[in-house]
Amino acid sequence: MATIKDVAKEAGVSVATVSRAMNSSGYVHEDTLKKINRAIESLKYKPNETARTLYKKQSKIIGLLLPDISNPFFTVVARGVEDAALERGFHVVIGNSDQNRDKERQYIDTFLLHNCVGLVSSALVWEDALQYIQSSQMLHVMLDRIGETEYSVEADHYKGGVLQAECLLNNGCKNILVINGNMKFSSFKHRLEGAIHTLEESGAVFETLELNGEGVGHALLDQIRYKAYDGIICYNDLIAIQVMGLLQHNGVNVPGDVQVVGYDDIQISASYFPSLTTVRQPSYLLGRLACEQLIGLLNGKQVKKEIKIDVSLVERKSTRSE
Amino acid sequence: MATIKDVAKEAGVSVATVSRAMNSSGYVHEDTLKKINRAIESLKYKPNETARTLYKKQSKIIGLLLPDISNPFFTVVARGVEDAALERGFHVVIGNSDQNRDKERQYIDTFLLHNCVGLVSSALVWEDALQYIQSSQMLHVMLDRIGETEYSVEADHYKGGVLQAECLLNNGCKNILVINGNMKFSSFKHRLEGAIHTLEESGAVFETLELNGEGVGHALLDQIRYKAYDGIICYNDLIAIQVMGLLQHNGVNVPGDVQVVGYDDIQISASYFPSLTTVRQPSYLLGRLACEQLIGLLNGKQVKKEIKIDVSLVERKSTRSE
DNA sequence: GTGAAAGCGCTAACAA
DNA sequence: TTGTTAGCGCTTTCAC
Repeated sequence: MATIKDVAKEAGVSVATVSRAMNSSGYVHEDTLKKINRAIESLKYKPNETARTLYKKQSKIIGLLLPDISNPFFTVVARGVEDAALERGFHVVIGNSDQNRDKERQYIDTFLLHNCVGLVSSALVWEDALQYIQSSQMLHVMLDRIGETEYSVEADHYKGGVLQAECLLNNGCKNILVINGNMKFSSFKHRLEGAIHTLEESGAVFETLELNGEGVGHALLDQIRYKAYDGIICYNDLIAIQVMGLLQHNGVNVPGDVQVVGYDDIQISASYFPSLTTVRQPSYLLGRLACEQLIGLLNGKQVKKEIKIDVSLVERKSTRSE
Repeated sequence: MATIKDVAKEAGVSVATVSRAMNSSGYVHEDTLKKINRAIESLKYKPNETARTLYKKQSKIIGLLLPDISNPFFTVVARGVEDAALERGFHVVIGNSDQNRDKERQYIDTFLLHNCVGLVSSALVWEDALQYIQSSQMLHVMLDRIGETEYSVEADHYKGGVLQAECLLNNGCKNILVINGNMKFSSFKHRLEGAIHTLEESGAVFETLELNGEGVGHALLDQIRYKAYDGIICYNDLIAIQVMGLLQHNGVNVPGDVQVVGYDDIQISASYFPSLTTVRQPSYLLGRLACEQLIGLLNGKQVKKEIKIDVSLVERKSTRSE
């Protein structure tokens, strides 16, 4: 690959001038500029990002730390981040923590060592992560989590939980199971709080069950049958679909016997049969906004510290709307 | 962050010695080594990857170019690549081409500019991509595609297609629709060939329909009804699930009226109701092997040029096994 | 307007 | 066994 030296030689100028021309920093005569551009074209020159990064101590890379890339929700978020970044000349490196402290730490280190400009993170599990990140010069935007000191973008999870509960309540459920995720994450915590608060106010009978990402097993089926729940609130669509599958495979009709409501509105939720009633989070937008916030920060723009996004109920066929 | 200079000063040696100690290249006295290690510890020093990369003209980054990260099949492949890379001290940058020439090209350039050591790619759509990559010094392993000149790892798609066809044939289908993907990709092409060959030999009635990733619409439903197909072969599970959903939402029973067979065995296929009969590709392994092949190549090891992986039929409830 | 030169943090000859 | 030094490709003072 051609270097800046080659371009300088080809154009008959010094490397400094080429650099100035490329970055439009400082004066460059129009004619010189033309010569340089011609040289760049003919040599198919592209500046070496590594060298740039070394000097500037700042790459054009944004780190994205996600708990589970195989969850379609995060895939879409990642797309949002990526698109926003690419439009502005940045690149995204995705790190997948699997909700594992060490992996998480390892990725943060990787981002640091590669002089990433910034980090967009979701669902950090490592307790000292925030402190660690703050002690570096890396900018940070959190997705889906409020941090007192951090910039963040998140959906209104409390409202989401309320919507889930109201939906089942309005459709006549009297005995509800709330399956909730890892309470370490404020997103799950808030949706649970929203649901519980609504349920309690209504006087309905309900129970909660914390699932820590281990998936849905037969024990759950037995419990559902034994307790005769007529409605199930799930903390995300992936779980909701697993639950529906489990019920259907065992002769329980959805929504006839049990109504199910999910959270996220991932793509498959609409094509599943019965199609899943769920709370839609604008996942793509979430990613986009987080990335834009980060880049705004980078450019010294005044950006909102906490961005909150609305969620909405999408009623489909896994509940019996009347 | 501390630099090698700080460590050298702290340990009372020169930077060269520190470098030698870290890379275990050249002689370092045991006592010196201890001093250096102590200094590294106390300063929490981590070598700057950018500087290393600039000098070596080779980073520890492996580029992974995928056509669609939101397809769970590729998500799992990516995991395989990532795990294999991380184990060996490499990092993975995922690029998502959306089957778009420009995006693809842009990603290849990005990888090049960041001095990636190698590239694992799947389903390249840009015609000149291969040539472009070969003209760089970047190593390349292809997933899911045979290239005469390239290293590759791929599943036995022809056999997969045969398996799909045999499955429907054995279950009594007489009038089959084969939905196939973009014929530019040898993986789709081979599975189609396998299916067609088997179907032709059997004397069954069948038709093909090429879907170029645009998803499944109502036109398809009309056609299925009009033609009265009793079996549908899909080129991947995502499409199969969409097709099943479309049928079910319109009162067509699967597998009662129409049997459906997919390809990939993504996670959701097992929990869908009815659970999807499909051809299992060992996606995680695929990614892992490709990455290991690449790193082997990098280390100058003798590696197999083309690795072919077996596929198998997973019979579930979207077909009527007798 | 332009060029010479220093330096980003690291590695690898080469001397000592 | 260790240190000195040049240089990876780029950006940025600072002279001219």
